Amino acid sequence: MQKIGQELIQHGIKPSLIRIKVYDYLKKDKDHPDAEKIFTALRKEIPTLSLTSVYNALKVLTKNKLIREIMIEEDEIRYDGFIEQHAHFKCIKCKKIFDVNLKYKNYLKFDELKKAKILDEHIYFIGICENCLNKEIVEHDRKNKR
Amino acid sequence: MQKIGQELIQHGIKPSLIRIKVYDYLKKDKDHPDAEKIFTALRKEIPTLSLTSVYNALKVLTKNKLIREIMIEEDEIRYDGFIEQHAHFKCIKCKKIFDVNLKYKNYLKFDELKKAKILDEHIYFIGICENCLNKEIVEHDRKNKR
DNA sequence: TTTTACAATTGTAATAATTACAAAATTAAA
DNA sequence: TTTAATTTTGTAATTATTACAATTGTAAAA
Ligand SMILES: [Mn+2]
Ligand SMILES: [Mn+2]
Ligand SMILES: [Zn+2]
Ligand SMILES: [Zn+2]
Repeated sequence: MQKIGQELIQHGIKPSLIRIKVYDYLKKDKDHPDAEKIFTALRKEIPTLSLTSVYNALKVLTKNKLIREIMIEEDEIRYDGFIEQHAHFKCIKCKKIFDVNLKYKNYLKFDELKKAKILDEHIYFIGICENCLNKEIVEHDRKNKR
Repeated sequence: MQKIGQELIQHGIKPSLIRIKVYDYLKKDKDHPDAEKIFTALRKEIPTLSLTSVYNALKVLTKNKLIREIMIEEDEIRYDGFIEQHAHFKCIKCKKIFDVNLKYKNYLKFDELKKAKILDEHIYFIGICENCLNKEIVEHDRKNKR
């Protein structure tokens, strides 16, 4: 908690309670939550919290590169408390976003971009996760009477 | 034109005029336009065209994998008439989206995703393109009286 | 040709996540 | 304490996309 405050300061962010709590929450919730989920969770601790404040905190944290916005489907921004380079997989059934380790990071250098300034990089997959695939099989079997 | 109709049929799409025109437009405009841009361009040929029809056509073409949606910034969907695997670079200054060739496609296989069904894959970079970088330098020099 | 059915197109209204903005509260400085 | 600056809140605005019902177009059936 104290540590998180320090981290914010080091990144040039004034460590207000809300900012600390939002960042702390993102470090704990590995599901890449959206603003609403963070808001709902933190409101239990901070009953006066507003959704706008969550958005404000997320914007500041993003701008100062403590967290990352993840845009996969167009109707929502998800947030990631971990900025180390990695990819994502989003399941269209359960909407979960999973981390995917990037083995060969060096292969993501492109001659075509040599003269451009790259600020951000995103790799993601969309599909159906193992768990939801299994559910589909069960459901299919049930319909066909075993 | 006739050819495009055939292509739609092969993908199970009834080749209406609007669908053909939208697809044809996407094959020609390499800037990854949004629905509005397509609409504005095609309205010159088809004065009765509605924006909804453009969206409808884009949805059908996307579902049947003739085109691709590109979501990079959360406030817009851009469309790509080319579905061969490739990456993108979006310039935050001029908003252009450039194609980036993927050299080592085989490195994008992940053990963690072996049991999942992957339907789609996206790689993109965000930054400032060469052209806009040069403009910035010129602007900077001008301010400092060269 | 006329009728009927179906699909495509249109126009308008609804949706909903995010942002804008101004007022209130909090914190820091003088 | 007084003042200024920043953060938080509540509400309203924004805006790209979607929903939906009415209209139009098409193509087969009678
Ligand atoms: Mn992640
Ligand atoms: Mn492309
Ligand atoms: Zn799933
Ligand atoms: Zn540019």
